[in-house]
Amino acid sequence: MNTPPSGAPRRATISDVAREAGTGKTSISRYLNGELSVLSPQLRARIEAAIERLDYQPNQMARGLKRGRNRLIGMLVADLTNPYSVEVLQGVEAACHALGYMPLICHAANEVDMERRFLQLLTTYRVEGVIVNALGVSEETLRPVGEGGIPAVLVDRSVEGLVTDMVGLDNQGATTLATRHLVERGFDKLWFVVQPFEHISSRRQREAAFHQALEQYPQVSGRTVVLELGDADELAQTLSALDAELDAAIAPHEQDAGARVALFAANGLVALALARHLNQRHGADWQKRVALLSIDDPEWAELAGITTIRQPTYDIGYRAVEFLHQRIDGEQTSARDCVLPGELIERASTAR
Amino acid sequence: MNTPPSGAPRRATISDVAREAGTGKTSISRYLNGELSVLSPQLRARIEAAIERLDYQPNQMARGLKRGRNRLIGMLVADLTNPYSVEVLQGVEAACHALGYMPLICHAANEVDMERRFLQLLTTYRVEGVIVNALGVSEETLRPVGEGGIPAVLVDRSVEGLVTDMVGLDNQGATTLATRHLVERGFDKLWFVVQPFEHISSRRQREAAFHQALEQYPQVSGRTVVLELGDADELAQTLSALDAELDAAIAPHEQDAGARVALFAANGLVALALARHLNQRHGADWQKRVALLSIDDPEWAELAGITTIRQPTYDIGYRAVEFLHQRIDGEQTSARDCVLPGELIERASTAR
DNA sequence: CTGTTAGCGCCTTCAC
DNA sequence: GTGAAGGCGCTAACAG
Repeated sequence: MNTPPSGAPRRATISDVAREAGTGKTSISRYLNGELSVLSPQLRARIEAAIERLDYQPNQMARGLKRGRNRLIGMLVADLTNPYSVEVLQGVEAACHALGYMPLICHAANEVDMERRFLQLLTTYRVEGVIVNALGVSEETLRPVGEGGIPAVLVDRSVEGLVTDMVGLDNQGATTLATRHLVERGFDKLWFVVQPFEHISSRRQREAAFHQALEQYPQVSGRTVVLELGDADELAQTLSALDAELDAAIAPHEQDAGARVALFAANGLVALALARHLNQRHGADWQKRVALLSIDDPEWAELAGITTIRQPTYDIGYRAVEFLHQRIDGEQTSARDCVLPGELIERASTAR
Repeated sequence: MNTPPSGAPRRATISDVAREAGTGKTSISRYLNGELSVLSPQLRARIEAAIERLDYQPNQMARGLKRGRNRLIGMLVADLTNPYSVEVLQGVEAACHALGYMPLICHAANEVDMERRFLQLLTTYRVEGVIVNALGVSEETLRPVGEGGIPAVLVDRSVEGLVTDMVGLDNQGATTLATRHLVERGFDKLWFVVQPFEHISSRRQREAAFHQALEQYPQVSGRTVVLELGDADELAQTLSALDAELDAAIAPHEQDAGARVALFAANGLVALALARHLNQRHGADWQKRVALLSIDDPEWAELAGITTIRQPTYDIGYRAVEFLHQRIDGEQTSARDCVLPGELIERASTAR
């Protein structure tokens, strides 16, 4: 039993307006679609008055049904609590505004079945395209999208088996930039700290670029440390092991002599976890004891005084929509990658 | 000229499925709506097969048009960069999920005309209700909403002239709690720092409660400081004036004697601005020199070691949707206020 | 149990 | 210039 919502009053329809203006629906439709030149000034005035009187607002759903397009695009975000996502979103919104789209924002909250359900939902609402910041577990959940499905463009990470546009950070360049910075600042033991999501392409690319960059500096050693942020126990365990190593690496030399260790966080979430821990262990001025650099430049980074690589988040979002727009219009068929450069923001934590 | 998007292929319709299954549209519709008991097993099997073969997905727009309701609700957020909003959003999403709604998230980005445009847009998409975290400039821009318009419930702040449900923090209780905490910790000079938005009800309530709470403690002095976050110059100026006063207040006595000043930030954004400045001026261990307490408990608060009042953000969002749901069903007509308690999280910055 | 029919609100030929 | 008629994809009475 499906009764219309009783909360809101019934809205005026195009027929109501036509009757009120003493004309046919066609003229109203023409008025709405800006075909003003075809209407006599008098009729036009009557229509305007009727619309005003009835507080008429055309029903987008009905228009969409008829036209076959509704100007809706979906924006599927893996994790809104990540400042990166919110920043990208701002670019997306700006571009949508400029191109006349309405973005439907869907938040998967890091849950794979949420991601699938939202994709399904967006499909049934017949959005014209989707921008996907995927969890990236597998292309299977992304089946409704891409070739043969809804036009899509990926943000930050690609998904295996899904060939379509992708826009994100130049991971290779950014990681190289950061690594070189650390080496130049005299650190000779670099620990690249990542989350255990090997299926996320950006995560993999950054790690690979890190090790590749190090090949240039034989005197510098580097290793990867995996941090499981989801599991508190495991996290604590890894962190204390890391503490021990850090102490051992630093101890024999004191201050400016010997091995100088730097932590390189693969993203802002990792950096926050590290910062929290270090802050707790060494006190508020931990940055002076332990060097930390991070990809992503969240608000607290300045507060904590850590060096970062800032991503061109706004541009990433904006470009993603532009790409999608072209796909929707069928102007684009082959898959493109768009990688944008990051910017190094140097702060106290790596100034030695 | 409105051509359908050329990017995506045409999707199967209910008629296609009917033809494929060798039956009428009605049976398909019945199947879709779960009236399974009315279908013979054979027909049902044929329908299932046809749907599978055609990868059919019912068009929600068309269903909505016919039924008069589309299960869409709008969520208008004033500022997504405020962690508070994202947290509330998570509650909203959970409740929507539970009640079968799809939230359309709209981000006004602190711009009044964005707010108006989104409200207009939500109206034309015939959402069944809206949850509004308003900029709150005036009820005028919120006209399409509330009495006579779309069912609405307000979050965090009420809007003058708009009588409808409102759910948010118990500002009175939270502010009193915080004030008492500061007094008990021995601070006798409290500065309540706010943004200059006097039209935002929560901002006003907090300030009023602060001064009211202080009446209980004649030995403690309190004043309001207004911080203009938007204007860098003005901000810098206010902050340096504040520095001077802070120095003067603390100077004559040293450490634990005499006047002890505490900063009370009315929200997380103010706290961040203060923290940034203090950090810059006094170094990473500024918390030991200047006491700071904030309403809102953003992620960096722990890092900075500041005492906070954590809002029940998730519950606020969840309750808001429940209220809205009742309104949509017409079960509720009078306006209700729902205020939820905050929780004091004590950290280093006020431990003396 | 199943199919036919008439719209939901709007746009779009096609006539007048 | 203007309007009537048909249909977008779906649901909801009605019949059978």
